[in-house]
Amino acid sequence: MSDVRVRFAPSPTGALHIGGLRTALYNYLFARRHEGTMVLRIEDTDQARFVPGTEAYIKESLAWIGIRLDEGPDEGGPYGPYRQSERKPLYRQYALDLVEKGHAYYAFDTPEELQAMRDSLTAAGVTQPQYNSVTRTRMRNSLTLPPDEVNRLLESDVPHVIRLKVPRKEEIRLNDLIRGWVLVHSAQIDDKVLMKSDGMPTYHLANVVDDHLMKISHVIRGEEWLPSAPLHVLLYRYLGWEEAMPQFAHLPLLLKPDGNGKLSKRDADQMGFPIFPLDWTDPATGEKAMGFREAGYLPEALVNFLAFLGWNPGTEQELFTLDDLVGSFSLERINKAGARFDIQKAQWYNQQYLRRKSPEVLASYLLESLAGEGIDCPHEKAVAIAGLMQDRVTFPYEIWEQGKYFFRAPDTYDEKVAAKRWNEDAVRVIAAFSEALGNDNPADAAAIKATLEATASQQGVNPGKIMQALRLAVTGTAGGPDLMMIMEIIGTKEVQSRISNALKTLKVKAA
RNA sequence: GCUCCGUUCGUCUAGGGGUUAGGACACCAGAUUUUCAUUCUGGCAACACGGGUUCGAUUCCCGUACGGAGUACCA
Repeated sequence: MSDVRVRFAPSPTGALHIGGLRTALYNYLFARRHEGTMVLRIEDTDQARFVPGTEAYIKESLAWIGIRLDEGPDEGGPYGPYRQSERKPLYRQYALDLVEKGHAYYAFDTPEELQAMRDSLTAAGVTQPQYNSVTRTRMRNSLTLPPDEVNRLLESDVPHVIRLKVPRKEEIRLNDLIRGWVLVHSAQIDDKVLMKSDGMPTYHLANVVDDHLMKISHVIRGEEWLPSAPLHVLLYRYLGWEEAMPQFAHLPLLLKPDGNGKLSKRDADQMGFPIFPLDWTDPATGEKAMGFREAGYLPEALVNFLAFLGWNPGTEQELFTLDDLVGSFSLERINKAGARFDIQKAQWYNQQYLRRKSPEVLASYLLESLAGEGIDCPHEKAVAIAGLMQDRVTFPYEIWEQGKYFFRAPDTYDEKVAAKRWNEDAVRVIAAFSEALGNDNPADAAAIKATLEATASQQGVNPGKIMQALRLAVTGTAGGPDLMMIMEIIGTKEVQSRISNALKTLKVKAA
């Protein structure tokens, strides 16, 4: 193990978004690439937004795409606990330390008072009304109140927060691994709340404290955090940890497939693709959302697709397994600009990986579909069908969807093909062919083909001329794998029955 | 509004002071397949704009436009 330690730190406020999954993936790839440690930390400091079940959902999602955790709530580890709610007692001392050093202060303002402050600033034409080095002098805090009044308030448990005392004029620099030097003036940063009145830390404090305590070496997170990164630098500095501060890498965002803005569940719903890795039912609303897994996406395809949304190896290789990615991944090759989410590319990856599965694995998908339909099927037959369908499908369930005729006689016929191909020659040859198949003789594709060719030539018709009509009679559709193989699999007796049915049902095209 | 970040084919991207600006997805066409799909071959298609710097800029710098994020006792 190297000293590379990264963490994925979601907050359990709902299903893990696909963008979050990519963040987790990049963290994981970086950790493995450098033989480092991958930590899962649950950032559940917001009790109001907590949604039960999400922690388990997150873990299952990570496991599904192959992310193995080294430390976390379940795995344990030397820096636990790994849920911030369980670390609650820990944070206050750091906030108090900051107060003592003069870098933070108590604030007793009520929500109403804060709102009044913002309103009056807005009315006075201030575009960015915030609690900062200027306005704090007019508020009720330990900077403005006499010390004994402050003590009295604290001792009588008056609700209060602890705020960071952001300096008035200071240039804050940070060297982001993806973006280079980022400069922000402290005047832009407000006096952020560090400890909430419910005794919980805010994200900023908890995050910095935990990253330090857990010896995180690289903070790899979404770009939405870039504006508050300078604040975090300030915290490291005032806590005396700047020397050991982790390196930052802010990832580009995932954008809507078309139009503007970042990818949302709404877009996904509208365009008919998932946005969550797994099926998810919102416990509050009961609203259900389909996951990539349930929609038929293979984890290796999703991983490959996600990895390439914002990163690429610099070669022309497109297909990368998780292990391949581990071997080539580097933060330097991550893009700066946001990436539009193109589901067609994801589908292409799915097709590629599906094609690389063994027929046995594909057969198990088919058997699963069949079980849902209440259809029994010998394993061997499923393997044969899967092999035939392998190059023709994008999703596992399509083996069943597109191959129903292996199990059920057609109840409708493609009208276009019927109109075009179901002619007198076809009817004559097909009827004769059915007869020539004999009584319940098992036959392989080659034998069936020979029978068909013999029958056709007897009737003086080129077999190619009637092939489509025969396919129509047997499958009801115009396309599909080799017809002889289909007939072998469904058996000659069934073929005869389907032909007889078609002869009765379909009308011969007028001459 | 303000701050920060960004901008190469429709999309994901490679590249980078002098290139026929490369690949992939999608799309179109041809070949193969008795069909459909696959596969193969080919095609369409991009450096946001304006100023600099330079012999030369898509590449470096500045501005503009456009896009994104942030601006909570949410993360």
